[in-house]
Amino acid sequence: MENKQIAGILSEMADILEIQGADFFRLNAYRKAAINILNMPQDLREIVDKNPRDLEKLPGIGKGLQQKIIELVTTGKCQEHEEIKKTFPEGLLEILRLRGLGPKKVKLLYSELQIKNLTELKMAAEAHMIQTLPGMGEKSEAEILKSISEYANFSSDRFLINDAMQEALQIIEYMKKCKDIKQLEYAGSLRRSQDSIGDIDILATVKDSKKSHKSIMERFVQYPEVLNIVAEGETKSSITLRSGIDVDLRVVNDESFGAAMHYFTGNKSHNIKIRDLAKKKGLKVSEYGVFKEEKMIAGAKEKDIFDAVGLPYIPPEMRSDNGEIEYGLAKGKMPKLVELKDIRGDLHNHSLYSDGENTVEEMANTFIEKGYEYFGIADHSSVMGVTGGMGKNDISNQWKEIEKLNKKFKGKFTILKSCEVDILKDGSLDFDDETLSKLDFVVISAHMYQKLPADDQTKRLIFAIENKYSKILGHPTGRMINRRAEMEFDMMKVISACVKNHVALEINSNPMRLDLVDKYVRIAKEKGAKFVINTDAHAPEQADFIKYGVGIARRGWLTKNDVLNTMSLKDLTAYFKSVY
DNA sequence: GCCGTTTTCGGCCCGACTGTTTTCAGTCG
Repeated sequence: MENKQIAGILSEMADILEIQGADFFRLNAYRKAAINILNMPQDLREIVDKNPRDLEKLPGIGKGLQQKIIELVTTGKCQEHEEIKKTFPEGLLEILRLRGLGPKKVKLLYSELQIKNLTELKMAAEAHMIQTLPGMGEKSEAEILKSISEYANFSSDRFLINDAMQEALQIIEYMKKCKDIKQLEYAGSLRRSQDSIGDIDILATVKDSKKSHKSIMERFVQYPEVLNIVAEGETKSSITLRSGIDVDLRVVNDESFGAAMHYFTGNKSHNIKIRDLAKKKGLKVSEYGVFKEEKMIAGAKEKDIFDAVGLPYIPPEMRSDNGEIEYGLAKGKMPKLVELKDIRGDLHNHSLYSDGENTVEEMANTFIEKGYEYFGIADHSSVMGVTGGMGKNDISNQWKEIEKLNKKFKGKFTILKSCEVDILKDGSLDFDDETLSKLDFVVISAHMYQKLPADDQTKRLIFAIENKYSKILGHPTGRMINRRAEMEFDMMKVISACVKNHVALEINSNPMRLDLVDKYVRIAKEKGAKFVINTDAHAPEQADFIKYGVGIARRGWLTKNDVLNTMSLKDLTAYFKSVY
């Protein structure tokens, strides 16, 4: 059983326990453990195989959960889970996912009206049975029907970061026209540059703290793209846009900007830990500021919050309660993370020679405009028939074109010759050594046979990594957000092979990929891996996706030195030569 | 259920909005 499934069972147990009215802190422990398991790069199966006692060293996992995890890994089941499931209609879990319905109400619906699933809930609401319940009225009933239709209309997919970013920037542009606003920024998972986005969080501060926030909220809920107003208050409102994404707006006074920004950026576990630290110092941290007794002592800047609890400033991308707080407390400063401005070239891009939409020259001009020193053309190799992969003739024609263009650029800009060579089923590469030897560097990618058994997949990838021409492992897990799961293989072994054979791991900046996944970036760095942040651009506008790749790199704690394409052209080519 | 430089027992972040209520419970982030 994989981490994902184990986390799923633990969080399902938390849901069931919650409806059954179990102690909140107990079920919260299940939830925290589930989140930690989902975010950890190591495979629980391996830990259990090696030394089950190591489980207790993991955050949020003690003796009780250790036993359950061992049981799940070895038998695929957990006795307690099976038992509580038996006495519990499964449909209730789906009802729990509806907006506005929590454990208490679900329990009430079940015990009073014997409602066990969505269909029964809908029928009861339509028959006006809900309003007969204590604490429920006409509005609650209407809300339930609305939630059910929302639930049916929007799939559970998360939003791609570029889609969410576009929505956020548009609404910010719209809100800027409100004269009462002083500062306006997006926060939340978008600011943390997470690989997918659940909702958009926007923070505004008011120019005049004595005036009401009403004008701001009024403008917000009148945004033309609003499908539904979920909540509208003095300081906080939520809307659903036509695209299905929720947007929360929070308004505070300007002196609370930093505290509110910190609170609204999250993530939740990070915030809780910060507040806990403050408490131990006799302080209170909220979205309004840092308080000593009743007196506000700081909060205008985000840094104030970290100062108050004795931490260095932690960049948003690191805030996930994955050790960043402990690191900050121990070291007194955070690593200097790689930045967008450090990127000097992009090494994996396509042109008309395969499935790109533009000529090599058009792509080169795109990157010149971005101020880069170089870019690599890495069109698909021949086996990728569907993408119009290149044959040997195509690639030699491309080389001639590149050489001509490089002459034209007179050293001010350089196109590097590469190829995204497919890894064949047995791990060999889709071009012969003679062709590969003429390239500046080789990107290897697995586009086919993604469903091989994990052991075979691991062997296949490692065999390809060991090829002396391989320099970059493209989109290593092959996942596509909302569309295709990661390939199954032993990531730790593949990372080790990359380190040993000087193959850099690609962080593919395409919002649909964002692969390598951040948790693996972090562990690969610890193991000494090198990285390349590429856009895999198939058209000029995609070159700007690089910022999302940089975001993932930062989430993986990478510094400039970890990323090959922060090097100058001279250093980069010297590096590639040195590792042949 | 987990966790520990005031704790192995007694804590476990903090505040906003809604609807159904006349002061608050439930839900959410």
